[in-house]
Amino acid sequence: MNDKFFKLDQEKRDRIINAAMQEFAEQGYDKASTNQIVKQAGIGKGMLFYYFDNKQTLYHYLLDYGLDMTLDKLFNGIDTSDRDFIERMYKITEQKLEIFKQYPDMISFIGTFMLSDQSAVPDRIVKKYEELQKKGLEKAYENIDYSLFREDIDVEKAFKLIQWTIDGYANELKARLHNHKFNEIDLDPYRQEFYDYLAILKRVYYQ
Amino acid sequence: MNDKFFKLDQEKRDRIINAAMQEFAEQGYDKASTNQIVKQAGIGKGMLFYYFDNKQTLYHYLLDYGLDMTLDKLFNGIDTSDRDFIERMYKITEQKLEIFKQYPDMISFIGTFMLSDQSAVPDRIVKKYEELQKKGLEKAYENIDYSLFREDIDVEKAFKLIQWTIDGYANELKARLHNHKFNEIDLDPYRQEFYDYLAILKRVYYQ
DNA sequence: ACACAGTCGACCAATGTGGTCAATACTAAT
DNA sequence: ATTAGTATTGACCACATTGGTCGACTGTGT
Repeated sequence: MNDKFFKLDQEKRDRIINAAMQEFAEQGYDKASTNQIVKQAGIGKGMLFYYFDNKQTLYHYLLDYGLDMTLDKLFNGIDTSDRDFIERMYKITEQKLEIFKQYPDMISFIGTFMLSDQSAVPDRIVKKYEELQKKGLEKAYENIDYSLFREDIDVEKAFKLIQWTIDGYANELKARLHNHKFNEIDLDPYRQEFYDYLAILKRVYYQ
Repeated sequence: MNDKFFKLDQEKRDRIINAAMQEFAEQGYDKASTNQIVKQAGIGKGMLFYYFDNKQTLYHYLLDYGLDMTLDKLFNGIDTSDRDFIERMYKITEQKLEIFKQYPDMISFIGTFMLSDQSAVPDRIVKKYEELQKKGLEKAYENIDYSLFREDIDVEKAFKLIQWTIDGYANELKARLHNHKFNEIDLDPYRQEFYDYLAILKRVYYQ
């Protein structure tokens, strides 16, 4: 890991980060190709190994960076004073979108890491990941007003149902916009559509 | 494609089919490795190319077989006389489970094909796939009793919400059982859990 | 003119690829 | 026991790709 990497202008740095995260997210660590990364990032092969000692160093850097960013932007940006669960989920989704704008593959990169074998990464990173999980649970469920929900359903189960629903919408949207360049899209109509769905969720799960 | 393949005992044939479907589903056509397939299937390299002319023939055979099977087992097994949408979804899920028992990766194999570039496969297969889509829509939405739903929500949107929810449950279950051998699992508790969730969905979306 | 950081991509040994085929193991009939 | 024929294997092939190196080149500031 070479300090010179931090001295790059952000545009180039992000291009490298995004290319690498996309490759690792899609292929997993072993099958990810550094050739593909440099091609996608538009840099020479030499530069990648000038900035990073080797493939593993790059991977660990991306994990560190991604976990930090998720912790900061995703969860520290959530205030737990609003006790409405669905609003809480809405805000988390909005924060994910913010991250997505700058690093389109970070969420899925971290996501695939969560499912992967973590025995091969340094303790430091595993620790950071566990901290993230803990914080995530806190931010998602802490100080939620149970009395908003209908009394004839199990609220814990409703949490799950609502989260699955929102994830489902996110997945569909991702598939629908798969071919488009992200910055060419006006997101407001989708934000509206999303909020319409949330309104239904409130109507059916709340009393 | 060699007729000898059909003369194999079903256990061995299914082992090959499953190994290949898993590899193609996980890696995509290009990156899928025939070495990995024969290793997973427990056969010698030569046999694969004795049964199938080449990698592409194998892939096309799996598509044909998978699409046929999905069409038959998944959709032809659904009767549209029960007009309850959630029950309909339950039955489709049960059918998926049946397929999963024999071919654990068929659903995701077909699923990744749906998202992939289909320009490189024969017309015959694309046709079959389009027929499957058409049939799927029919079987899922035909003759549904709209009056079961609450009057204060858009029923079409409710369809989507319910489907996302069920997919979310299926995904979670898949992740939860990822390490287990499928035939060692008693599925009844999960079936019960699933039905509990569906009961909530009925309570909140129906009137 | 010089120094020097930044950048590239041809190149390397090693590994993996789809596919072949001579050599076996197995089966059944004589 | 011999034969014929089929089922099966894995070493092997030419070729592509891998992670990583390094000498050559560019651009900038002095």
